[in-house]
Amino acid sequence: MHDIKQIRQQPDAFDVGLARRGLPAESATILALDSAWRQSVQQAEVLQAERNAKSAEVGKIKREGGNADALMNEVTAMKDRLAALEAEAKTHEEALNAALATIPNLPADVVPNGKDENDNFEVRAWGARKDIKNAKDHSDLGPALGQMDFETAAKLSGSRFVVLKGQLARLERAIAQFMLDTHTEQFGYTECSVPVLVNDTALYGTGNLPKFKDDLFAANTGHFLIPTAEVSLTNFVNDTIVPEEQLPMRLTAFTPCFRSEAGAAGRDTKGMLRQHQFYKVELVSITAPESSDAEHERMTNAAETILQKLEIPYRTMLLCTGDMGFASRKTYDIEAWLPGQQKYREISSCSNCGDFQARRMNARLRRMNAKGTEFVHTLNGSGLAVGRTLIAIMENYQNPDGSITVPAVLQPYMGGIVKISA
RNA sequence: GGACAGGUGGCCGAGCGGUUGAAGGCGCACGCCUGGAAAGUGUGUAUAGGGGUGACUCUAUCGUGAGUUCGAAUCUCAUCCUGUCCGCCA
Repeated sequence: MHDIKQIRQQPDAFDVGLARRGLPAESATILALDSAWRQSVQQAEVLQAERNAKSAEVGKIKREGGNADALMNEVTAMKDRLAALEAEAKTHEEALNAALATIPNLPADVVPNGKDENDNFEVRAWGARKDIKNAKDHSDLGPALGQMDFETAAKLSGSRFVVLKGQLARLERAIAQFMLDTHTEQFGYTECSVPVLVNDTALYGTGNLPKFKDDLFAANTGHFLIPTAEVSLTNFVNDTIVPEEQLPMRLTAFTPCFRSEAGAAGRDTKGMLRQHQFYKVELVSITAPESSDAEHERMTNAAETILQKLEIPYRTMLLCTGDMGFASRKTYDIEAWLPGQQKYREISSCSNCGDFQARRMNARLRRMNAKGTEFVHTLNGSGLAVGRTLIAIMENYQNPDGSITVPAVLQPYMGGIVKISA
C-alpha cells in the first residue's frame, strides 16, 4: 500500500516509479479519488461537529431541567444529510483504497530498468560448474531410480504433482532439516511452525490479495492455502506495534506451499520444477526502516550459504524493474546451476518490501523515548526452495550409472548414506 | 458442535445513555528530593485523518459490522476472537 501523502506531495515521482515497472501513470486518478474523498469527509465532519455540539447542549439543558425539544428536532432534521455525506465519504474512501490496493510497490533507485528476466543484472557468481558429460535431467534420473513417480501423483491429484519414495523422499526431509539448522544456528532465525491455511486479511497484508486471487487455492471455509510461508510469518506483526528493541525479528519456517499458477500453464511442464505443491524453507525479517537494506544483504547471504555448503554453483541476480514481484522494492534471485538443463534456474528470491506490506498490515514500531510510531520494513526470502534444491543436488551430484552422491553436509541427516541408488 | 463468561489506551483495569478520549494503576519521559541511588513526590504520556506557518482546532476510534437515540464504551441484533466446562477427534 502506498502512502497517499507521498503521492500528494510527489505525484510525478510516483508515476515515474510506475513507468519504470512498465505501468501507466496513476497519480491523476488517485489524486482525483483522494480529493473527492477529502471533500466529502470535510463536509461530513462539519456536520458532525454541529450535531455533537447540539447534542451536548441538549444534555446540558436536560440536566438543568429545561426543555430541549426544539434543539432535538433540529438535530433530527439534519440526520438525512449527515447520513448521505457519510455514505458518500465511505464510497470515495473505498474507491481510493481499492485503487491503491492493486498498485505494486515502487522500485528502489538501485534497481535496473528492464522489461523481463533478460534485463536482470548478475551481481556475482559462485562455484565451478562441473563438466558432467551427458548430464541427465532430474526427471530422467528420479524415475530411473524408482524413487520419483509422476504417474502415481497424477492418479491422486493430476498434473504438476509428484510422489517421492525411498532415499529421495528422505533426501527431501534431510534438505529441509539442514536448511533450518543452518538458519537457526548460524544466522539467528527463530524456527516457527505455522498455519498453512490463512484468512484473506493475512493475504491482503502481504499483497497476494486482492490482485492475485487466481494464483491461490481456496478452501471452502474462507481460508486459502499459503503460496509461501512469507504470508504466515510476515503477518506475525499484523496490526501490531513492535518495541524497537525487539527488532530485527528473524523468523524461519518449513512449510508446504501451494500455487495454482493459472497463468503459467505450459511452462516447465516436465519434472518437478514447477508444481502446485512444494516444500520451502522461508526466511522473514522485520526491521526498522534504516536497517532493511543491510538486512536484505544479510538474508541473501544466508540463502547463498546453503548453496555454498551444498557446493552447488549459483549466480545472484538483481532483478530489473520488470521482473520484480508486486510487493517488492528490491529483489535478488539466486539461481542454481542445473546441468541437466544447462541453465541457471531460480532457487531463491529475496525481497525487501520496505514499508509496503507494513502499511497494508498496519505493522509499526515504537522507538525508545519517542512519541508516535513508524511503519516497520519487511523482508522475505527463500532459504531455499526444497524441491528445487533436490533437483539441483540430483543433477549436480549425478554419477554416470544414474546414482546420486549425497553432499557431505547432508550425510549426517541421511544416516550416513553416501550414495542414492536404485 | 453444545452451555456459560469475556473482548476498553504500550500493558493491567474502572466505567448510572449526556464535559468519558475514557477514572485508577503499571510502564515510560521530564522535574523535585538525595553525596549518589532506591523509596517518596510533582507534571506529562493513545492512534489515525482533516484544517492552520504556529499555539491550536475539528473528526473518527472502547474486537468488527449494522441498528435504536437529540446523544452510545454503555441499549438491541449479527459476526469474529479469547477463556472455562461438556461432547467429538489426530
